[in-house]
Amino acid sequence: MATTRAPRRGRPGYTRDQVLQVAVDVFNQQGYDATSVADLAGRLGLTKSALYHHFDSKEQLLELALDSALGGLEGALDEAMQHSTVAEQLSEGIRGAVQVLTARQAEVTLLLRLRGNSAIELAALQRRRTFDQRVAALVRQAQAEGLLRDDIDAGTTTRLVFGMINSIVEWYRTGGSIDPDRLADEVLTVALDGLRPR
Amino acid sequence: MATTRAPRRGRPGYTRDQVLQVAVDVFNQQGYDATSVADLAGRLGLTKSALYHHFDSKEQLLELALDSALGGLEGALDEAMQHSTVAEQLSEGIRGAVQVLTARQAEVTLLLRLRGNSAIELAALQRRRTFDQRVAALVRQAQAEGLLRDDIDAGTTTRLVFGMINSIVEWYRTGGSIDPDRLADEVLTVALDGLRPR
DNA sequence: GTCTATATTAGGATAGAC
DNA sequence: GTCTATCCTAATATAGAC
Repeated sequence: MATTRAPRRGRPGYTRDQVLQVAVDVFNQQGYDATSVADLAGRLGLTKSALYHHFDSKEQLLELALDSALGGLEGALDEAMQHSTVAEQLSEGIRGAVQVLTARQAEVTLLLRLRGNSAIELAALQRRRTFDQRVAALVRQAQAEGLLRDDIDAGTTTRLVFGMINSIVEWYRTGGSIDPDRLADEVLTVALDGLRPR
Repeated sequence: MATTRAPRRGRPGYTRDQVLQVAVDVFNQQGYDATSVADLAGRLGLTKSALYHHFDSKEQLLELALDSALGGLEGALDEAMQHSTVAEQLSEGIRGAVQVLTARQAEVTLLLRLRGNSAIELAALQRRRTFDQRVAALVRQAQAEGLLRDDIDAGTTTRLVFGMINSIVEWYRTGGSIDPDRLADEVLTVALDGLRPR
């Protein structure tokens, strides 16, 4: 919740963070390319020129949001890898990913929908690919230790499980009836034990 | 593979289907909104005007692609529901969805990335929502019959499993090392039995 | 920090020749 | 069925007043 600081005086005004947050929401609702700066200004009740006072370009807004999403995911994985056993690294990694997806939902949504349409988008996709490879390596290790079934390719396994996790951004709603911790448990349950009753 | 008919004579020319196929590919690479008609023309080696000879508008291309994707998914579910037991309906439904996703990958990719940014997109999203509800009802029935665990909400279950299935369009490549039938089996295995070795 | 212009470019779409 | 040329609108971004 913590915005950097309260608006000082004079006109209502917006902080950089507030503007960014609104922009990311609009990007997700309409798509980044389909969103004009006029759309953003309209949503904030400002003019385009006023917005350009806060930011250099529309793309800068995208860049900041993507950095937040990637930083969150990388940080969660870093923390998970500090555990000593592969089993813990795996379950904490999945749990951490679900936490980041729900806590920074808007930013991650933007990341997951990138098409690599500019230098900034390409750089973010490359960074995401590196993250995916770290996770796939972890899954391979878990298979080697007999923690996960190895009759399905590690790459396919990773993609299916992260497909499940990533899809959360499409329907999760903050303040809704689903608690992030509980959701993380359910994801782990489905991924590890499946839907068939034992 | 079957294009409606071979180009007749004269200039090289394109059939409507060929133009559509290329357009959908470009839409997926760059995003629909970020793709200009000039981009499409350039990819085909034509001018914009030549393209408008084949189609009325850029949005018409989108509409045709979305109809193909939705028709495929609905048809697969219709077929699955003809089976007599809920267990068969469920497994055939999942199998059918994977088949459609791999066979009409480009069109489904477009569908899954929609933001509801126009009347056509809104109509497609509504049609997709109806499809989702049919699947959720099937999952609920399977839970009631004890075929699926019921300690996780039917809606959440449906979303997680379809999140896994839908993510296939992001990485599956026709002609790659993965056979669609085998992939469908693996999805069913992960969804029903999970990743933990038994 | 916000406003009213306005410069500049790109995009969707059309007209009419070949 | 494709071309060149062009219209019209909307978009990003800037200049300069308050």
